Amino acid sequence: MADDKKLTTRAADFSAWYNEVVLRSELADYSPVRGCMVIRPNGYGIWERMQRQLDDMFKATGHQNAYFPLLIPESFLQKEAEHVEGFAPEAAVVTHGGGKKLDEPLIIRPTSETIIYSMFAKWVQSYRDLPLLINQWANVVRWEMRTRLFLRTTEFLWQEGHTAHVTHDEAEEEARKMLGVYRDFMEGYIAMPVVTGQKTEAEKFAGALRTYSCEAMMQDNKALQAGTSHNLGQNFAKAFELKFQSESGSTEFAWNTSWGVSTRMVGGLVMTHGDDNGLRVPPLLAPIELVIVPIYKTDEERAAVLEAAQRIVRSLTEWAGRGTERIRVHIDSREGIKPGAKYYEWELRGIPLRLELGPRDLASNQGVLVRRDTRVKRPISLGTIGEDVSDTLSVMQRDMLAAALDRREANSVRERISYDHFRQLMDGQGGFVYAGWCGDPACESQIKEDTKATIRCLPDEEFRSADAPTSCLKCGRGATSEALWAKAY
RNA sequence: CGGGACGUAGCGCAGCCCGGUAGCGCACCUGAAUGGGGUUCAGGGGGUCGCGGGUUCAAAUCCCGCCGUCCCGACCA
Repeated sequence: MADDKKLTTRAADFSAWYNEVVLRSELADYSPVRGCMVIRPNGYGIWERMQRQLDDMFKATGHQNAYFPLLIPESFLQKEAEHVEGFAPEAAVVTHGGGKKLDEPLIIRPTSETIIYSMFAKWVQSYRDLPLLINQWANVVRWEMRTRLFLRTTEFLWQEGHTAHVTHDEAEEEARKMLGVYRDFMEGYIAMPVVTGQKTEAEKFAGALRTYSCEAMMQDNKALQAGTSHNLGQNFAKAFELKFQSESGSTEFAWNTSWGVSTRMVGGLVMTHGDDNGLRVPPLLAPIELVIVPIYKTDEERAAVLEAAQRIVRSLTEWAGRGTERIRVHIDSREGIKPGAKYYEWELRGIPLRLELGPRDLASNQGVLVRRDTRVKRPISLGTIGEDVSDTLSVMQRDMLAAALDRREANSVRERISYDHFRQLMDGQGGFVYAGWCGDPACESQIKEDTKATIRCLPDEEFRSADAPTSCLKCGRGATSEALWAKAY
C-alpha cells in the first residue's frame, strides 16, 4: 500500500493533498486513457451506497428507472440551439462502425436529453400519459480540457432524471422537489451542507429555462457544484415534437425537467471530510463501519482473540437494533502486520470506527473503541456493543455535518464589503460572499475576470441575509437580488 | 490550445552538466524473532532508462522529432 509514512498537509497544497488521499486510500487510480479514472473497490463501495440511497429516494418520489443508448445521432444534438452550442465542443464522436465510415457520426452521450425526449415523443399522446417520471443510471463522456479525479473526469458515472409534465408550474415544482431530495441526501448522508439556489443566465444548463443547484464549500474554501436540477421549459419538447392532447382537446407541448448528480460527490466527500490522516467517510456511506483489529503475541492468544472477534461479528450482524440494516463489520486478521500499521491503514481509508481487541480486553469482557473523526479512544463493554456502536455511528454522522456547517459559516461573509475588500478576499483565503447584484451580466463577467469568482447561485430565501443588500457589489447600482459569490471547482 | 515542470523497478526518486557493467528508499518474496500506534535482522526477485531516429568504439547521459503525465490559464456535473 502506501509508501510514504505521512500525507502532504492540506495547508501546504490542497490539490496535492487531495490527489494523494484519493490515490492512497484506494478510491481511484489513473487509467491508461486520458482523463478517465479507474474507480477501485473502496471508492465504488461508497458510490454504490450513494446510488442505493438516492435510488430509494427517487422511487419514493414516484420515479422509475429506464435505460437509453450510449450513442446519440449527431443530428439529435443539433435540434436544440443552445444545447448543441453548450455540448458540441466537448463531444466525443464515433465515425466508424463495422469497418466502414458511418453516414452520420454518433456522439457518445454527454447527457441524454435528446435521445430521451425523442423517445418520450413516441410514448406520450394524451395528458393522461403525464407526468412521465424517469431516471437513468448511466455513464457519460465529456471531453474536458483539464481533468481531476472524481471532480471532472472525461467519463463519469451519474444519474439523470428526466420528466415530462402538463404545465409549467408542475415542471417547476418537480425541479424544485428534486433539488430538495439532493439537499436532503447531501446533508443527511454525505454530511456535506449545501446552499441551494438558482443559476444566473450565464451559468445555467445549455437548453434550460432555469437551473437550480446545490453548492457546497470545500476545505480550501472553494465552491463545488454538487448537483443540478433544471426546468427545461418547452425547449426540448419543441425540438423533439413532444406533444400531447389536453383535456380540452388542444395540442400542447410538454414541459420537461432534468436533474443529475454524479461521482463528483465522492470527490466532494473527500474535500469536505478528509484530514491529514487521510479520508473520513460518514458512517451512512462507509462500506465498512467498524473494523476489528486483533492484538496478540502467542498462538493461544491469537486463537482466543480471533474467536472473540468472530463472536462479536456474529452478535453485531445479528443485532436488530437498526432493523434490516445490519452493522457492516470487518476483522483485519492479516498476519505479519503490527496493529499500529493496521490502524494507520484503516484511518487512511476512512473507516468510521475501529475496535482494538487484545488479551487484556478479553479478560475484562471489553474492547477499545476508536472514532475516526475525533480519534478519541474509549473502552466499551462487549455485552452492549451493538447499541454502543450503533449510537456512536449516529453521533458521528451528526457531528460530521455540524463540523462541516460550522466551517462553512466561519468562512462565509455576510457583511456588506467594498469591491476592493472582495478582491482581496478572493485573492487570499476565498470563501462564500453574499452580496448584492444589479442583474447585469456585464458586472457578473467583469467580476469573474477580476477575481475568478462567479455567482454560484442566487440563494433560496432560507440562505439569504436578514438585511437584504440594496446595491450591487461591483457597480453600486440598485441590487435586484442577493448573490452567492465564490471561486469554484 | 498558451505558459511551466517532468518521464529511470509496483510507488517515490538519484544518476544526465563532464558518455564507459543501471542505483537508492519504500513495497514485494523467503526465513527467524517481534506484536496495545507505522517492527527488526538476514537473504532474494523484479528495469525494452516514455517512443523513434541521429552522433559515437560506446548513449539513461549529447542532438533532432514524436508521445504522454502533472501544475497554472480558457471549458465544465
